[in-house]
Amino acid sequence: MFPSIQEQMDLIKRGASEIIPEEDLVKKLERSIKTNTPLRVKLGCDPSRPDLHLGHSVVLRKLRQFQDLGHQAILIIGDFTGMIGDPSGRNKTRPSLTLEETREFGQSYFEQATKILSSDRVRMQYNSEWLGAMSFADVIKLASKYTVARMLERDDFTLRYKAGEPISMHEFLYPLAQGMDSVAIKSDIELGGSDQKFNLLVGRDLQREYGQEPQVILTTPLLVGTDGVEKMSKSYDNYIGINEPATEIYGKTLRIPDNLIYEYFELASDVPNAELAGIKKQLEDSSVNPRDVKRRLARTFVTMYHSAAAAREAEAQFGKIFIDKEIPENIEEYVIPNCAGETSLVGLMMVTKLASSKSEARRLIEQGGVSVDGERVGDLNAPVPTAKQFILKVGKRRFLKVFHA
RNA sequence: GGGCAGGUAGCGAAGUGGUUAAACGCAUCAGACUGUAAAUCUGACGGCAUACGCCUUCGGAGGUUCGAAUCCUUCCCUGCCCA
Repeated sequence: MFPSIQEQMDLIKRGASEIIPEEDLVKKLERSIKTNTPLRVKLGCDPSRPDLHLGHSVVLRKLRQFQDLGHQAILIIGDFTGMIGDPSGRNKTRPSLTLEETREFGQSYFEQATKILSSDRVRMQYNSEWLGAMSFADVIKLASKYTVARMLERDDFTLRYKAGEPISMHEFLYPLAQGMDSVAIKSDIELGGSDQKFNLLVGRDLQREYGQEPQVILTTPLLVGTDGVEKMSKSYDNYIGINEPATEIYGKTLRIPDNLIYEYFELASDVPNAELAGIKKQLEDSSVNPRDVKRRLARTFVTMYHSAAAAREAEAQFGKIFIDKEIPENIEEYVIPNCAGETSLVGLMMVTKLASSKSEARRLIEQGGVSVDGERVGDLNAPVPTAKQFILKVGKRRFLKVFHA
C-alpha cells in the first residue's frame, strides 16, 4: 500500500534542505512498509499570525507530499506559547492571546492549511493539552535535561548574545516546549523551515530522554519575500497570502524581483520537476522575456489558490489596468453620507483611509499621485467632486469608487 | 548588591543649552523611465494649517533656565564587568 522506499525518498528529498539523519528516515520508511503503518509527520504552527502565505506553503506542501505517500500529518497548534506571548526577539510587540483567540486562529490556520493539505490523514492538536498540564516541578525537570551552552549553540541566540542583545529566560524554554510536543505525539518526523533546525533537533534529544525513538527532522528552505531580501513574513509586509484575492496574488507575484522567479517556481508552486529545468533555461538564456515567465508563475499561484478561470481573469484585469491604464472592474466602494461629511478631497482621502493623515493626502496630491476619473488633481484645496459617482485613484493601484448618498 | 556604558522618528545612527521637527543611511510612499521587475533620476517622509505659522516628539515623571533631546533629581528598561 505504500510506494517503494526509493519512490518515497525521491519525493521527500525534492526541495528539502536537510534531512537529519537520512539513514534513520530510510529505516523508518522500511518499518512503515513492513508493518503497514503510516509515519506520524509533525508540523508545528504559530497561531499568533493566522494568515498563511507562500512562505508557509513551502513546508505545508512538503507535508502534503507525506500525506500523498500515505503518512499521517499532525498539525500542532502552539496555543500554549501563544497565550504566554513572546515579547523577545524581533517581534517586540507580539501580543499574548486569549484561549478563545488561539482556538479561533487555530481553526483558521487549519482551514487555510487544508487548501494545501489533503483533508484526510490530517490531525490537529493544541499543545496546551500537555504543556498546560505540566507543573513547575515538571518544567524544572525538563529544563535540567538541557544545558545553557547547548542552548547558546543556536545561531539566533549566539548572535544576539554576542551583539549584547537581550535574551529572556523563557526563550530557552521554547525549544524545550516544542520538543515536548514531539514527545507528546510520538512523532516520527518533524518538518520545519531551516530556521527551525535547532528546535527540531531538541525534539530528538527530548524524545530520547523520554525513552522514545528520536524523530527524523526535515527542513525546507526559507522563501525570500517579495522584496527580494528578507524571508517572507507578515511583519516585513513582503508576503503573498494564500487567502488573498486572485488579483492581489497575481499583482504581487508580478512585482517580485526577477531573480526570485525560479525559486518561487521550485519551492512554492506545483509545477512538476520535469518542467523546472525548462523554466531555468528560459530564464538563463533570455530566450523569453522574464516577464512572461513571471506571468506564468502568477497564473500558477492563482490557479493553485483559486482556479484556472480566476487566473485568466486576473491576468486580463491586470493587463487592462496597467497596460491599457483602464479602471479595474471590482473596486471598493464608498458612499459619502449626505448630511455633513467631508467637503475637501483631502478630508475624503483621510476618512477613506487612502491617506493616513491630511498632510499625507496633501503630499500625495502635491506629487501628482491622485486623480479623479482619470484627471490628475493639482489643487491642494480641491473639493470633493460633485459628480454623483466618481473614481478616486491614489498611486498606481489604489482605486475607490465614491458615491454621493 | 557595587561599578561602567546605553535608551533619539519604522529600523540603524548623528546631535551634549539657542534657525534642531531633529544630520545621514536603509526601509517606505509619490512622480519620471519601465515589464506595477531591476537599475537610475526627482521629490516627500510627526500632526494641524492654502499660507505666515501653530502644536506634539528624543525611555517615564518632575525640576533648573528667557530657552532642554542636550543640565539636575527620580523612576523604568537594556548590555558589560565585579560579587
